[in-house]
Amino acid sequence: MEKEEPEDNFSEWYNDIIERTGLSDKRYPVKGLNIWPPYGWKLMRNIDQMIRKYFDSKDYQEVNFPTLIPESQFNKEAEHIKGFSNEVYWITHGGNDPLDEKLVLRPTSETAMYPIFSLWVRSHADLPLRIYQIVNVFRYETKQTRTFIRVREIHFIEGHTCHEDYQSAERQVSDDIEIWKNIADEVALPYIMGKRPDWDKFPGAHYTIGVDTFFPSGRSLQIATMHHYKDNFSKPYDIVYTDENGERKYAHQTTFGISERLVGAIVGIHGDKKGLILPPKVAPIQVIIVPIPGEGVIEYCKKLLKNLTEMGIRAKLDDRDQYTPGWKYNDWEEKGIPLRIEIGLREVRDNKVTLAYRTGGKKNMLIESFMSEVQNILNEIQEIIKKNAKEKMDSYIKFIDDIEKSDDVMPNAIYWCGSRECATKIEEKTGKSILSSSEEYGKCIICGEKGNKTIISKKY
RNA sequence: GGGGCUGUGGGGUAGCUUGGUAUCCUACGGGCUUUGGGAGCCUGAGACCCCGGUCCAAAUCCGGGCAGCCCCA
Repeated sequence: MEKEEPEDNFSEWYNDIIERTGLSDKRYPVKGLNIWPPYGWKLMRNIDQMIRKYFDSKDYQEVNFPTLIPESQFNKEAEHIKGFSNEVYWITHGGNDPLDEKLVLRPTSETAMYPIFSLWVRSHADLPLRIYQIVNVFRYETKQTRTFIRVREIHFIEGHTCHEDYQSAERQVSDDIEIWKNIADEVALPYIMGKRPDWDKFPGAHYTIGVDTFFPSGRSLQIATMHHYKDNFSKPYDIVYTDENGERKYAHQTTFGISERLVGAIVGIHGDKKGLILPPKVAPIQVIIVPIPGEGVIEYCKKLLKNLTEMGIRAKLDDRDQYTPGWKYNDWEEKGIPLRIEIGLREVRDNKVTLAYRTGGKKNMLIESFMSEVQNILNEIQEIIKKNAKEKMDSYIKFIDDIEKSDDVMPNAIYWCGSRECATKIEEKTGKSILSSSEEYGKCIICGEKGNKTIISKKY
């Protein structure tokens, strides 16, 4: 049965493939709350683990703060409250009794952490403070929920830091960008990155850097953000330290957020008409071995599996006897396994393996050469996936020099002077939003003044 | 936030207009035969989203809720 390409009807393809492959089960009877079944959760946990590695390498330390925040503590930074008040869940009762003070289910953890940061940070010797946590947060989002992309319980990775001054916080943002580049590399996702316009920054932030990627539907998805808070939060939350000269100063802060949207992006951007394509670096199973029954085949496969496993490769032998090899090929292709090994009598006889790349193509080689090459082969597949995704993204973004030419749903590159007035005109005419700008200059598409190269798109 | 469409075994569906016995495909359990690109036969189990209303009788009609999908902001 031939299925459609992701491009044909993206929404339908996306919903279908997520359910079929067991990445998410959305039959849970509460809107926007989905179940992580084993396969999806394994993928998410591999990503978490990879992210931990990069946070740790930049001297972040992992912590875990409570899920509930007292109302008074939540209500200290005016912009922040204004930004989130419409989308927080409130806990009002304990058993049958109304609570003296209502509790918020964290929509993000600034207001849970910062009163404690105020205790932790005493002197310049306590700085910089860099912590992160991987937790679920809750946001009472718009009614149009979508698996991994707009959900009400979000698997969230949040880094929070405190620094002595503006510049050191800014250096942290650069560090976070470096961390991000590594993460993006491991999930093979292309992206654009840059400062959000002032009116689109995170509630309470001094500035926000947004990272966006693009789906085959042409819509963009924000998959990471870094914020410089300046002292906007340290003032209301009293995060103060004593500097070398004995002076009391407010800390400058940053945050860095990533979420399960990464999984949504992997699904939507790498997938094809056969199903998922998972980057080897995070795939729950990197190599699947499919036996074609015959004398000595299973023994051969088991030995191969053992050798691969000992090398640290996530391999699996599909020895289910109720399915034919052909059925298994399709099954594992749909699930996105990067590399398949087919073993039958011919391979056993000749001491060979037959390889099928999820990115296309089959190969036959001696088992010894395969064992020494397998890591390179997985890296090669990772690179192919990355390259394909980048080429696709670049092909979506069309440069235009006349706003009237923004006549479809796909993103555009334009020049924009940076003014609110011109942005409003652009957004009204196209229905697309300003994402971020880069250091490339031309005439603003609206007013003709000097402008930066800017990407606009419809957003998820 | 506004609007539209839709809820039938695990998944996909027929039936709904015109109220009365719930169809088929797929997946699942057991058995036999098979296995180099989604095998075949036999057999078994499994469903009308929830609450209320109309009616002798509701999957079907009406109201509300919940959920999913789509369009617009």
